[in-house]
Amino acid sequence: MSEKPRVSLAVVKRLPKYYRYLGLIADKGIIRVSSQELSKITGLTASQIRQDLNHFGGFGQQGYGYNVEELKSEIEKIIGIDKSYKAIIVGMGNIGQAIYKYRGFNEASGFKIVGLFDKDKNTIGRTMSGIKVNDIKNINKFLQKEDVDIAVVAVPADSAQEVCDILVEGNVKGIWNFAPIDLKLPKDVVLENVHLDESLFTLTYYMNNLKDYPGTKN
Amino acid sequence: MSEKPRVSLAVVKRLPKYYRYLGLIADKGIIRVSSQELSKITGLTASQIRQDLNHFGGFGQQGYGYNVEELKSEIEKIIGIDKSYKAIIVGMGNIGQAIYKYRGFNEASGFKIVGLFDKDKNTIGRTMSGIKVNDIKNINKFLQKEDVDIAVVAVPADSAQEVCDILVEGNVKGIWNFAPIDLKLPKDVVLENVHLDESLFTLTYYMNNLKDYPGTKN
DNA sequence: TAGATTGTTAATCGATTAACAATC
DNA sequence: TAGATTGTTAATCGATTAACAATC
Repeated sequence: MSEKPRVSLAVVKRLPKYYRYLGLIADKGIIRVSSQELSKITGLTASQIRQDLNHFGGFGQQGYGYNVEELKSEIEKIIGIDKSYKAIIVGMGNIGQAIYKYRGFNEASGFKIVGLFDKDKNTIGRTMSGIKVNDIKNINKFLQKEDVDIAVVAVPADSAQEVCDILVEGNVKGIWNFAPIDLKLPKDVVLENVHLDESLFTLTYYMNNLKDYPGTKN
Repeated sequence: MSEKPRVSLAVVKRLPKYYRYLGLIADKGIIRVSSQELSKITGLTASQIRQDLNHFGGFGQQGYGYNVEELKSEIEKIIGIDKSYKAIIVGMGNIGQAIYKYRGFNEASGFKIVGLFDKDKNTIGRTMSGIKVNDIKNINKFLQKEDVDIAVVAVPADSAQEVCDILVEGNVKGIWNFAPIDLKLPKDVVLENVHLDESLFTLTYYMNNLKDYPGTKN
């Protein structure tokens, strides 16, 4: 009855990095890679890389290393990029529009954008690359008809919580939040924040406190 | 001759959060706040809050707590938001444009955007809210005339390093990078990454591995 | 003064690194 | 077989939490 310890946030945040580098070396036609070689290109320690990967299974082989394609495909599955996701974007301001056009967030990458929503009368009804922007008031009805996995929240901070409550009600499973606020969500709805303000302030902090700057450990 | 230990990344990443909440409670007209009250609204422990703040000085008072305005203004100085910064944006695609229009990154917030650059012939020469988009080839010359503190890098991954080398040469002090790549910079040029791909993959990981999801600890 | 709450030290917890036996 | 490199345990390091004396 012993339960596995949960995989820590630190490990999870490194997975996309592994995936990115494996893509790069796969593109070079490289077949095998050792933790030591991965260490050199990623800047992480070989020990940490082996430790991380072993949370998910023994993908390597003693004396050989890891098969690049195989490891890449395993990580793909672990991250869940092998699946496809239906998404909507709420708030079609600067950020919302940028995410809509963002290359990493389209059907080719497994994310199908099925709805766009905004509050502004001038934006509602406009067609953006084939999708008509819907009134934010209709999200509710929309979610009853359509099974949406992910909602991008790109509305102002003061309406973000309200929007999320509706999204949760509509059975959205993950929220990619760009509003500068800490949202309250039930624990089975996954939240991932992109807090641009915090990122920018981290930059200015280190510009003013170079002595604390750890180099690129972040 | 004992040197202070550097302030850890974990602490630095929490400072903007303190600043944000202090702004909110200051707006409510609240005068004083205890670490316990801050704990309740931020979700961090009171112990951690006191520990964090004491890296920078004893801003509180026993039996009283912290003066909201004073603490806010101290953190402002620590983060460096009291200063003003000259910035350029390199790459005027979706992300570059969104950042240009982003409310948190304009003169009112202390960031003066003095130049926009792109590689694309159709974009160069266009005027965006008063600034003409310049050819990326001219960054070099531009930086010789103008003292730029921060450069936003929003070009494709495969040209990001090349662009950064020019920025470093031109004495830029901080780089806010949106390209999905780990840049190599001298250690006195501060790098802050916004890796949207990694953020999105963290979201899908937890959607597929709810058992590991720590709630909103990130 | 009595109560409240900080600043700070000590204890705990968790993540990273080192080491090495297992094994391809 | 000999060499290489993993998987995994143990040691170290660092960050968080608990506790409490200092003090407003």
